[in-house]
Amino acid sequence: MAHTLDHIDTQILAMLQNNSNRTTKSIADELGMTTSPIFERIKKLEKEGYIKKYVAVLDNKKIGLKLTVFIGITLQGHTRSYLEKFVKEINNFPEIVECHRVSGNFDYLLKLVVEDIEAYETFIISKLTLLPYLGNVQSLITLSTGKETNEIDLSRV
Amino acid sequence: MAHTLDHIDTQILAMLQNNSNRTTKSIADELGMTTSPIFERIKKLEKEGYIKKYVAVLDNKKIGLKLTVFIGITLQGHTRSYLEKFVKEINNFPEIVECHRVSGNFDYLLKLVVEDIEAYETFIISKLTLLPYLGNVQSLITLSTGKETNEIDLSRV
DNA sequence: TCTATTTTAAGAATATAATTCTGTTTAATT
DNA sequence: AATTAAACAGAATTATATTCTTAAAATAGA
Repeated sequence: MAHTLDHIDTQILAMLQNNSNRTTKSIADELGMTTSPIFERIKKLEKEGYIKKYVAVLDNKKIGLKLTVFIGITLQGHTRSYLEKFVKEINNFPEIVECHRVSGNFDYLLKLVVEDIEAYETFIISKLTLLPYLGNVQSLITLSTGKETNEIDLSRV
Repeated sequence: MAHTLDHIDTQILAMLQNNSNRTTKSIADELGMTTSPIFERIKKLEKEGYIKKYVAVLDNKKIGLKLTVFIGITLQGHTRSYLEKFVKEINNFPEIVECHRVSGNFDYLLKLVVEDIEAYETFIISKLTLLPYLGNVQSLITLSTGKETNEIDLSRV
C-alpha cells in the first residue's frame, strides 16, 4: 500500500533530486534528526518508487553532443499497431532522448541530442524519413537553452 | 586544460549516467581494474565538468505531477533586452523544467510539468499570458511518453 | 480515558565503501 | 637509452552506509 508523503519526505526528495551524493548525516543535520530515520525513509522512497534511480548528469556539449533538436511529427495512419511500431522504432535510435505522444498540432514530439547540424541531417535523411506513414515533420533547432533540468518543484505537492 | 576521453572514461560515464550509486569497486571489476584509478578518473571527470552533478530521478506521476506539456511561443518583439527579460521571467515559474530558444516555427519551446489540466490552465491564464509581447502560443499536451531520459548514448563519442 | 499496537526516532555497533598513500609499472619525451 | 610524467595496484585509513536495540510518540480500540 502506498503511503502519503509527509513534509520530511518531501524535503528529503527535494535535497536528493538536487544532489544525490549528500550523506544521510548532512540531510539529518539539516532536518534536525539522526541518520537512522533518514536512512529508512530514503529506502522506503526507493522501494515504493518515488525515487526511480540515481544518475550522473553529464555535460552533453563537453562530450561532443552540441545540438538539441525537437521534432514534431504527424503520422498518416493511426492504427494502434502502427503507433506501437513507430514508438518501438524510435526508441531504437540512440539520438532520441524523449518521445512523447501528444495532442495538438502533432502526433509525436521527439527530443534528440546530436553532435551537430550534419548529424541532425543524417538522422533525418537516413533514419527518420525511412519510417512509413510519416506525415508532416517540423523541426525546432535549439539556439540556446535558458533552463533544462529534471528537478521538479516540490513546494507545491 | 581539457584532456580527451579515452575508452575507459567513456565506459565509466556510461555506467554512472545509468546508475550513479554503483561502487567504484563494481565499476573496477567490470573494467578489470582496481578501485584507485577508477576513483581518480571519476574525480577528474567531475572536476573537469564532464559530470555536472548527481541527482535522484523522481517519479513525477507518483508525486502528483501527472501532466507534461510542451508550449511553443512566438514573441512580438525581438529586442535583446526583452528576450533576456522573458527568459528570466520564465525561469521563475516553478512549473517550467525546460526553456529553449529555438529556430523554426517558434521563438521558444517550453516544457512544463504540472498536476493536471486545471493546473495547466491556471498556468496559462494567470502566468504565461500576463507576459508582454506574447505572440502565438501553441500547446502540445502529452498523452503518453514512450521514452524520457537524460542518458545519452556514449558509443558514438 | 486507559491499554494495546504500531510507527517513528535515537543512539550505539557493525559492515561497507570511499579516500588516501606508497611503491611499481607503463608510457611518453628528450 | 635515460629521464620524466602519468596511470595503476595494493594496502591502510577514514568516512559513511547499514543494522540492531531500545525508547518515545502516535494511533486505534475498548
